[in-house]
Amino acid sequence: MPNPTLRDVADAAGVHPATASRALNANTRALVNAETARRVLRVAEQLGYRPNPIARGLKTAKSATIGLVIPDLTNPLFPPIVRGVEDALEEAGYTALIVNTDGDPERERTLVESLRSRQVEGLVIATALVHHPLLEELQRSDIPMVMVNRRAEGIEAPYVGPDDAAGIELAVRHLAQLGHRRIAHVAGPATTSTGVARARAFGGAVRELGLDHGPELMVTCTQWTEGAGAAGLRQLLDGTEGVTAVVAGNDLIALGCYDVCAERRIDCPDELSIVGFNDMPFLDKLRPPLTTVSVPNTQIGTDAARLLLEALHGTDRSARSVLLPTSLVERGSTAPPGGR
Amino acid sequence: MPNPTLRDVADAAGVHPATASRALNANTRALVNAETARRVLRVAEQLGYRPNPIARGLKTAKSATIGLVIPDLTNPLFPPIVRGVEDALEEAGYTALIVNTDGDPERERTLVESLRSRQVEGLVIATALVHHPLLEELQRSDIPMVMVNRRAEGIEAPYVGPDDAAGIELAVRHLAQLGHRRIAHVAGPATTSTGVARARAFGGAVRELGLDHGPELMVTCTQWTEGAGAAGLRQLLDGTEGVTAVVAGNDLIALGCYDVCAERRIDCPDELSIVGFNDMPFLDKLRPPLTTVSVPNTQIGTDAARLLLEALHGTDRSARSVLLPTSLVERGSTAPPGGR
DNA sequence: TTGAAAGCGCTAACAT
DNA sequence: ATGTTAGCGCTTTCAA
Repeated sequence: MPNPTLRDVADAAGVHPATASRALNANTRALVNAETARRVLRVAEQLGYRPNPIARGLKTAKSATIGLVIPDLTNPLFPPIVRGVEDALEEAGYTALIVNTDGDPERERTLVESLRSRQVEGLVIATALVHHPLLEELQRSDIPMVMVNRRAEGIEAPYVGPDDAAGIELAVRHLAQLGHRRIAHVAGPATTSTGVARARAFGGAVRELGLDHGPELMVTCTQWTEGAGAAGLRQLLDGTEGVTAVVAGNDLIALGCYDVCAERRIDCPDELSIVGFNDMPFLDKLRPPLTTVSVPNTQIGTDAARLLLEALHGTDRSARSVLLPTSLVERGSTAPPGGR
Repeated sequence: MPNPTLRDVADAAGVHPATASRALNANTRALVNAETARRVLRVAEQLGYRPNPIARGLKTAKSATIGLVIPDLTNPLFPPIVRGVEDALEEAGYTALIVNTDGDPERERTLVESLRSRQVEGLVIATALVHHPLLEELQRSDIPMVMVNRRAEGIEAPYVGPDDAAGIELAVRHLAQLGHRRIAHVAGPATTSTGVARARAFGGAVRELGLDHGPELMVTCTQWTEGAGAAGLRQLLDGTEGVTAVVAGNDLIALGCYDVCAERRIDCPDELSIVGFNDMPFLDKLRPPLTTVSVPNTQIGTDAARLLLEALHGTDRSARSVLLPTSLVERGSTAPPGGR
């Protein structure tokens, strides 16, 4: 017998399929004679029976899957989040269907469509933009969702991400303590909540600490990429003088800043200190090792998945959103200004 | 109407569900009056009908999903492979269920079990070990599978991976050309086919080129990790003299070698040249930028997925295995011996 | 060309 | 405590 069905088990145990179903299902097992239950379980074991979740799903209108929508799995920021989501789902017997949007709204729409047709019960969204029509539609359609890493405006869904403001403040304080007075920010795109939040936090921090500030000390990148980061820093350095440190919107942007240092023969950290954000892998192997703000990415994933599962099961006891604590990892890319 | 069913469409179009089904399905559409078909399609469109693959799967015993078994998604080697798999599957309307085994055979068994219960039609395996009992069982159970990146002995399933031998030869030749005569190999685990294949290719290449060779010039790491790579190189350097270059089993092991250089104040590349394997992201930002063998990982994924789909659809016209070409990326971690 | 009927494997009322 | 019945949404014989 290739794949024994519930019927096969029931027949072999000499009971009705419904009884077998009850015996096999942990939360209905009480309804059936303990002796019978044992027998069914034993037979199932012997036959190597495994329930077919597809059939169950058809009946119960539950698929035990959720959709995980990320921009690009090859961006090192996301695998840990995916791991976290998967780990939390696994405990609950759920599975994630992962899709890559490549940041393309069209593609995102199609992929979410296909997820929904696969009857996912909920969505974990890592692609949120500040203004996000698709998410608004999804909200109206009442599918449970949770946003990770970034959020969209006007969406009620819970959000799990780093405490951007606290992280940036950590970075700025660190630089200020080293003696920097003229610190710039190479910000992520204003279309993303993290870009906006970090830029705002930066502005607040430099002002509060009485450091130099002004629009010439901030540029906004068009993307969260190395290339965009490099372009951003070039533009910034061309527009002002005396900058001794830069807080990058994230590690990828920081990497772009490294490229600019190389091409302009600026010594990092002696002439320019650089701080990243996210602490993606292998940053300690860079030249110089990158000082960055560490974010508990795996935990972002697990928390998001748990929040979603709670929403699915109606135990809506959870906070709307979770901001996870960040910490500063001091490495070699920051030093007192002028290499003193 | 929350989710219109086939019945809803049929009713609205004034036909029997069976007819609607035929009209909606591209390969049975010919069976139905062109006019009727058009009408059904239009109504379906209007209602926003999307077929329920779960129900379809129950009937056809096909889930349009495959399982993708990888050791750990946070290892940068795998995301590109996953991307490749997903991209190829998407075209065919298939979806991948991804699981992380953490290299634990128990866990792998459980996870594959759960994949099978979810009715995956086939498996892409990235966790193969030279001796792999689970794969032998799976082979007996006749589920279609394809191995990527590594292979298992005695398994007939197709394999898609880098041309390890050619890649290693590229690395060794490059070092020989720079003038190195005493080159060592810090190999990956002998439990993996890549570890074995690369080690054997290394031995062959140094002999063929008339370079120093012998057991003291090779160590085998217990894992494909930075830590294991560092341990390996330490052991090697403690056991022999005069080594001026090392070929690492992969980039992670090469990173471990970097650590040893740092702790023993060995200058790379002046005192020791290092070559990696895989060309994972951001290697060009290392200190020094790592010379490595580049592998088309995304293509490994797409090829594997295509092979699997062909197996599923019985178009078994494909070669059993595919070895993808590698190329050498020369960066800063290799130089003539003695820094000349 | 279309409709009728059955059934994929499972669960949930309902009946006993 | 167990069996009966019905049906989730779809496809696929078979018959008309």
